[in-house]
Amino acid sequence: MTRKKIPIQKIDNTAARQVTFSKRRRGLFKKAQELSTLCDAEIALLVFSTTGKLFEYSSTSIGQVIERRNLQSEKVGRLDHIPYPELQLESSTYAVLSKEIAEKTQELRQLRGEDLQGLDLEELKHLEKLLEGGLSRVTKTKDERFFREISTLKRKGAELMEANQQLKQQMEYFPHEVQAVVAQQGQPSELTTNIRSSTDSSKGYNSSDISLRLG
Amino acid sequence: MTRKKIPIQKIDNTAARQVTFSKRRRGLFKKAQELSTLCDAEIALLVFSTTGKLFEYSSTSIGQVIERRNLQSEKVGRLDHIPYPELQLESSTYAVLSKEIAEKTQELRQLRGEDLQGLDLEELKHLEKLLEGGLSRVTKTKDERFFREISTLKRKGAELMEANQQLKQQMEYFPHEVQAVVAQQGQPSELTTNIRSSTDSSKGYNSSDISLRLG
DNA sequence: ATCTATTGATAAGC
DNA sequence: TGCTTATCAATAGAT
Repeated sequence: MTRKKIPIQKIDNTAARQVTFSKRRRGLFKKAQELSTLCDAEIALLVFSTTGKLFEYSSTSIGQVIERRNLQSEKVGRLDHIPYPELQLESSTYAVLSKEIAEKTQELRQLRGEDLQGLDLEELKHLEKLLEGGLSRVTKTKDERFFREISTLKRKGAELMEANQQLKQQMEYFPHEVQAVVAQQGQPSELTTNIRSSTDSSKGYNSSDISLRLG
Repeated sequence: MTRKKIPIQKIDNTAARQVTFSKRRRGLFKKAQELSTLCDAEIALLVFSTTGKLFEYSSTSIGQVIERRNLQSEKVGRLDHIPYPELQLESSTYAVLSKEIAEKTQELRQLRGEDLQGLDLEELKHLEKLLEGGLSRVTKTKDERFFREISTLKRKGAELMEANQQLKQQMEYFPHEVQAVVAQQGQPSELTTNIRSSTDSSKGYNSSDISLRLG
């Protein structure tokens, strides 16, 4: 495909073959990924070099693509044989479930604003209403949760500040010498431990959070 | 790669996407087979279209290539190792498909703003973004279609008015008596037929449409 | 690895 | 789906 056209047959020269392998392999992987992106296809590509080295690409996961293929070939294989009546049921079950998946997939795409060209004006209006409804509920839920989190933090902050206040007041009763000793200790004194315990028990909360979140 | 360079991102238009899928899929398979021949490589290529249809190519047999990969990945990391042909069928098929349906159903519910209590704040924000994106695309598509329909109707209306105008002018040349005779006839006269023919030729248009759609 | 002369692939349009 | 054509992309051979 370039300086000269080469016949599509095994390249004899080993060095040349390896160079070509590298170049074309890269090209092939690029094309595979482009196809997957452009057309939303699920792709798995496995390449073993002559030396046994494996190169692979997959739009999702190789395992997932292979699994999907197994399901498919299972279905097709069944239709070939149909040895027992219950297997017919199985393949129709497969068809029913597949159809349902395809429908839901399409519905999800349209909710994401894709594949809309098949819809008429009425259907578009309906879809828009659906999205507006969903969006408003989601936003409402999100905001409620925001507010709840904020008020929880505020409450915790207030509790902490009150605790700190009490601590300071109690500190007043000690002479400076005692305070200095307490400050030198690695472990908090019994007094401060007791005071802190009333706030530390609140789930998932710690003092470093507070300084960050209290504005 | 041709008349115009296209960006590598999902093609929105379904028809164009399918055409591209066909073309590029063929190209990809050709390249895969060329690489396999030129460099004596063992290749397996699986492609699922959006609609779920499977296309596959393999230099030897898909099963063999996948088998070989499983051996390899066992040696290496044992990441997504899927035991190939393994006929662990009906039950797992059903389970896999059912699981997929359940997931999509749940996703659809959440897009409709239902079943949100399981989501955390980040997930809610993500869902909200998704809905905003979908809604804006749907609204855009809907509005474009609205505008297109409106301009089509306006154009048709303008054509009709012009035709009417011409008809009136030509009527001026006839004495009232002739006009009265023409009006009494069930069939239009040759004259009016000729005049009407210049407007009736416009595709999908007829006079009953006009009276309804012109405000 | 880089450079290009060529061939190959393919986006649009029918 | 298939064909055509104008362009863009891939790559064989050379360095």
